Amino acid sequence: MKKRKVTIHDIARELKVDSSTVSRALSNSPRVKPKTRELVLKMADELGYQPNALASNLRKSRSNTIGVVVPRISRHFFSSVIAGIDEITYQAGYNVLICQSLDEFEREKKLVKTLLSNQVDGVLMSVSMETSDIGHLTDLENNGIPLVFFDRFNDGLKAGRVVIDDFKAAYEATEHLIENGCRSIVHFSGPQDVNIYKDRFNGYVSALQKNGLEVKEDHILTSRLMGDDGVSCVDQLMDWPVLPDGIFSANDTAAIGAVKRFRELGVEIPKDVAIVGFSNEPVSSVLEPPLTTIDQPGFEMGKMASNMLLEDIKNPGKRPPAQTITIDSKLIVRKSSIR
Amino acid sequence: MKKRKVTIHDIARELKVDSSTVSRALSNSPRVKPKTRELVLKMADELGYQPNALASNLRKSRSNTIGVVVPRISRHFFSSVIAGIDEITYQAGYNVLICQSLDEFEREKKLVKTLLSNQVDGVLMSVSMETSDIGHLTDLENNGIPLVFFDRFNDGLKAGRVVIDDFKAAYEATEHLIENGCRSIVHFSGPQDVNIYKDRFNGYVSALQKNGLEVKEDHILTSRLMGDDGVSCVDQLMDWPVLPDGIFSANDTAAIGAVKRFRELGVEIPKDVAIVGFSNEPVSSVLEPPLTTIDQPGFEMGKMASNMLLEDIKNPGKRPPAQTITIDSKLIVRKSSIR
DNA sequence: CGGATAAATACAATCGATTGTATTATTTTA
DNA sequence: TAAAATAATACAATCGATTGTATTTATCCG
Repeated sequence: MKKRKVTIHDIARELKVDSSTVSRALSNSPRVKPKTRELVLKMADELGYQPNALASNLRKSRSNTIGVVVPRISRHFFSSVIAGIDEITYQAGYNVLICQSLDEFEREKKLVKTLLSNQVDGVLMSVSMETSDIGHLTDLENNGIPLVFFDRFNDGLKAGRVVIDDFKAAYEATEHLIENGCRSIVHFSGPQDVNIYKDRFNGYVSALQKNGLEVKEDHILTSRLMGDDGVSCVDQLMDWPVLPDGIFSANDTAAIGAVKRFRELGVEIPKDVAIVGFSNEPVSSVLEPPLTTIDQPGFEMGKMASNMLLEDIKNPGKRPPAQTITIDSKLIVRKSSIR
Repeated sequence: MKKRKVTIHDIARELKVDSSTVSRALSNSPRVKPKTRELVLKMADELGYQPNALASNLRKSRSNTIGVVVPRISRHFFSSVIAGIDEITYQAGYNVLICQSLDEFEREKKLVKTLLSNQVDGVLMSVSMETSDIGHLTDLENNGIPLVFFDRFNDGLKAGRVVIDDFKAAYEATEHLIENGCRSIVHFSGPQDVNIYKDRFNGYVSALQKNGLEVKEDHILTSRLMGDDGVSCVDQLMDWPVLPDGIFSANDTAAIGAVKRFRELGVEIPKDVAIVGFSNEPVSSVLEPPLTTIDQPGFEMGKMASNMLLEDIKNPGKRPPAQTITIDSKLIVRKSSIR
């Protein structure tokens, strides 16, 4: 049942030609005459030949593979980015090695090592929440492997970036709450090592200041922004003598957790507390009440990041001074914040 | 900036030993003395050596990589399966090549070819909606590459399977509608080539029959079950002289589309029409009204399928008569079906 | 028809690591 | 201390495809 693998040598032997001729025939080189090519193709088919990409890649010292590192595959935003990446890279004939860091630094480090070892032609990545040291990333650079960040990046590296303007988006979100009468606005924030959370934080602060509102230390609740974090943040708030009247959460996941918790506790949204999230996860639109949030076009971002990376791969070495593409995001106003 | 890649030969030259010794030192072979190993390790570190997995894999003729084919990465069920797969395979030291067929047969065929060519050690897959011919899958078999299906499989192949009991789940879902007073139950069905949709259909039929209800041809609406399909199915129903009083959809996506559409049209759920979906996508729990559905434990399925595959990889050839693992699924009753 | 050019193919090295076998160095033991 | 046994290392083939160079074969033209 399991025949030994068929190689170009088998085809060559069968046809009494050299394996180099077979190789060239298979790759449509003009150096073999059409008739020979035909014979080779036929024989290849007959023997059930499957090219061995490993051998080919080794020789050509490229893997035709792109590494993708995301915090979590099952987060909708990331899986849409991956879909976008797939769209582009598939057409370009690349394979995609997908890894998740689970937002753990050690894991991310190991993953990058593996990608390097697998000779990926380029890497697309959104850094983990714990990433502050970037030795593993300069490793990529040193080996001449192009890197493009999407969404979460790390300063200190001159790699390409595809992002949204987190500051602006956060500013708008916060201002939207203010316009809706909120005066005591809490911010659910994430690790400040991660650019996006710092930017969102800054946008929040800036919006308050521009509108003459005080920025209060205790109104910033920092966590990893999982659903449970949203819940426990709400529980914290319930201990306050007076509830805040608005919440700007740095992601939807925590915001959704919060909404559910508030609902359980009988707090009315948006009447008692108005809430705005970030990312426009699919759940947010069907939540009751529907969640106001920032739309982050994951699919688009994935496509653009891939295009940028492929460009970098095509022009090795002479990479232009690290581009940053900023994609438009927009505030999606839904009921959770209107009053 | 970009130094040539460091190989074991560089280390060997530096240390004036043979590359074979270096290789053995790096892989902890007892054939090199501890002191030499130490020297090698130190030198490897100094030179910034990165093993070339391509070369190693070629020589060992295995890739340490597992191929995963799903219809759509961004579908939550599948991304959770992938997360489960990742959990197991990561620990076992495997890489994962993830591909999406987009439910297109041609694409699936090409993907499998690529996986073969990349010498993957095994394949995990959920077949596309269009897959009825299975030549590409027997190719895998012929090359001795283990295959394990999850969720959607194809009879006609003696590969492992990790599934839920779709018949039983559908039976329960339908019976649940009947218990809630539905007498005219429509079924949103998918392509009948795909086992799961056939089974769900059969479960629906069986439940009707066991309960003395007539199975009506025109109550079966077959589509690809995307959100839009749910919408257009509803539009079809609106032309009926009398609306049905229950809908059992073979997936959540279509059910959710239907709920939204009904809401737009002012049809009350569950009062006018009770609805049950399938899969327990995250959106279903926050939908208004929350959707009754079948919970399909994707993460678990991913883990089990991986374990089964790794087992197959470990015992090449002597694969036991294709196992089928059936995971428990359960009906999650929510408001969309209670009356 | 014979030499020149072009076309087609063969030869051989290579990518980087692995591994069976041969050789050298070290230790044991009689 | 010399022979035997063992440890440590070196040699060389190999995985399968690619590619620069050399060689053979076919074509052209005066």
